[in-house]
Amino acid sequence: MPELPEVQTIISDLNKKIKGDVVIGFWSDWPKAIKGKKPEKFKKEISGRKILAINRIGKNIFIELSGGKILYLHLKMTGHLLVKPDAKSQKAKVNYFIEKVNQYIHHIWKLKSGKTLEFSDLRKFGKIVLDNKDRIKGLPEIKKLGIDAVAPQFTFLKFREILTKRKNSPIGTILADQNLLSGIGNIYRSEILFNAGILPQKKAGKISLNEAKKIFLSIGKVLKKAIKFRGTSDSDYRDTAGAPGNFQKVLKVYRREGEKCEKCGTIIKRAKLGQRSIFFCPKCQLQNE
DNA sequence: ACCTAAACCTGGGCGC
DNA sequence: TGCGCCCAGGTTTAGG
Repeated sequence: MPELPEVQTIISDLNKKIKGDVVIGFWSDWPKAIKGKKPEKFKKEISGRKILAINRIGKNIFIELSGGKILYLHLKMTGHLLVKPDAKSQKAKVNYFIEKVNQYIHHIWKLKSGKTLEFSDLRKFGKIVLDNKDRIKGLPEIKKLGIDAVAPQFTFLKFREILTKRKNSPIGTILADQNLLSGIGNIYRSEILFNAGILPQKKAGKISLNEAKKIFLSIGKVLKKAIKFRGTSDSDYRDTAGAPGNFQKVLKVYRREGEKCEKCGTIIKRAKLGQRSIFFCPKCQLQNE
């Protein structure tokens, strides 16, 4: 489900809502999602720990706990994190959660405040790992992650290095490769390349300095705007209160195949890049040099 | 080292 | 209504 803007929205909310709270219980009906330990052991190990901070790299969520532990979560395609108010409080009577997301809750953390953190996951691809901080940071999938796409350390120089390293790959593939650059997925790679005016199929080796500059600026522009809009709810993404984002209202190409390009009126096309769809305007994104 | 296809799951939508 | 097929925000793994 979520790409960088959605995950950023989620972790900002979590820092406001559950930072400082204490985990006092855990329930799951899909233990397969919990890596490396049985749910009973997981429950025992997490209980009593205070939530110190919530961070992310790309689409990976890290909930820092007391005692040097990290709860590492990945939402994959359909994961949602919801924070629900104390069941006994007045607020709980408000039915925020009439939606589908509520039917697929497979893991629940009970907190001392009475709130619950709930992991909804229709397709059950989500991942949950609890371990010592250094062991989480040492996981192969974490170690090999590329730099976060909105990190200040992601400079134009770094972007050019990535392009040089993958001369023969289409730019659309590079943008969504988590091991080169982390956070961008299928929605934003299409939107970024439309913003930059570059065809997704263009090979990195054929991209000029000026074009690279345009793509680099579009990465920051599109992702930051999407964060401001609290993500894209094209399908079923919801924030921790169950509310949709707003970026779907301003999508230019993603899932707009057959519709007219807002800029030039040309019909938007869909193609395959790897196993995934990519959307583009064949006129606005035609080589400009 | 690199690329591709399948696998992990469930559900929506479409054509027949 | 129902069946079969394609599609879906992501990653991992197996095979060539």
